[in-house]
Amino acid sequence: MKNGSHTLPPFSSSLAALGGSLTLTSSPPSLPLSPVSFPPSPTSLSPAAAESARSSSPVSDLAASQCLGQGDTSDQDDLTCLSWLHQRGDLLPLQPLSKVTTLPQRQPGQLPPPVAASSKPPYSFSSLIFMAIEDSPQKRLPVKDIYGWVVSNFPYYKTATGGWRNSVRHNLSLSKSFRRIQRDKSQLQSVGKGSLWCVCPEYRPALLEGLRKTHSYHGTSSCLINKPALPCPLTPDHEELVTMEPHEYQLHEVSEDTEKDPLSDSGYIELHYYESDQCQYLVLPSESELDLETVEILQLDVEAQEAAGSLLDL
DNA sequence: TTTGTCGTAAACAAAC
DNA sequence: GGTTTGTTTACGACAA
Repeated sequence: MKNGSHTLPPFSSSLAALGGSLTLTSSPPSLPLSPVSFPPSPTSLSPAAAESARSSSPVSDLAASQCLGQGDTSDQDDLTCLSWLHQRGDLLPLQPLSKVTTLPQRQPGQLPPPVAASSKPPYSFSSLIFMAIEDSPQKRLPVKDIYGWVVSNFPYYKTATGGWRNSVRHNLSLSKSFRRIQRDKSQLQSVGKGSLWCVCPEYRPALLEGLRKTHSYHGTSSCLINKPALPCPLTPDHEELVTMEPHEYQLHEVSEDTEKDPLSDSGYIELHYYESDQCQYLVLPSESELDLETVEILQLDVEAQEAAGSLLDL
């Protein structure tokens, strides 16, 4: 990593899920994906996960309607929104995971090694803004909250001079990837100055790609975001995918299997994420025979699929 | 060398 | 009036 190690921000789930997908990016093509179909047995779920699974709401139209700036119902059918992924990930908040490429095995009770968190993150400001917005429940943030997210997740910016804030605003204004929304004065979130900012859906793939490249460049030969304490089913070089046994990995469910996946209709492939310790697993339907590269394309190109699906529905 | 991207600084106006 | 927000311009570093 160019700038040393960083503590990965405690992405909420959608980004963590993105991270999970990012771990696949350097995979060689045409790798057989071991079908991993299970739900983990209830006994293998952590109490938190079990509670989360019980209390989580299904993928809501509301979430879909909230992602694109306009909260009206006209956006409800816009499935390019990743809120559903965000929501399902909320079933189990993920812990900040070390992004170091080597994660020493710790003895029980041993404190984790200090992480050099004060070095400058490798992410561009566009990526930072993107992550901040995507990590927000409403998928929209005022500038002030973007600052707050950056500062709280990247300690480097706590002590950095104020110029970076200018850069954030500069990026928001200049980049086509972000859209300014007038605050709805009736909303509680609208208290404050300025507008809200959201991610333009048509530029989300590019932003994802930017993030992916950052991870590919700065975190090679590792599971990047979710480096496991246990051997990761995805080997560091992604040369194979080990069939996972629930009793072997004490899986914590991240996504609720009973949820209706908005992408499961119209032949879409349903993706599930499971977390085992510090590693997330992408779980495909047992009948799927996809190489990892295809999975990546599927994930990065969800919007294209959605567009195609919408056309087919006409 | 050219081009595009990114980060940074600065100036300015408008809104709060 | 001070602060924050948003826009714009300019410049340098860097990589392709």
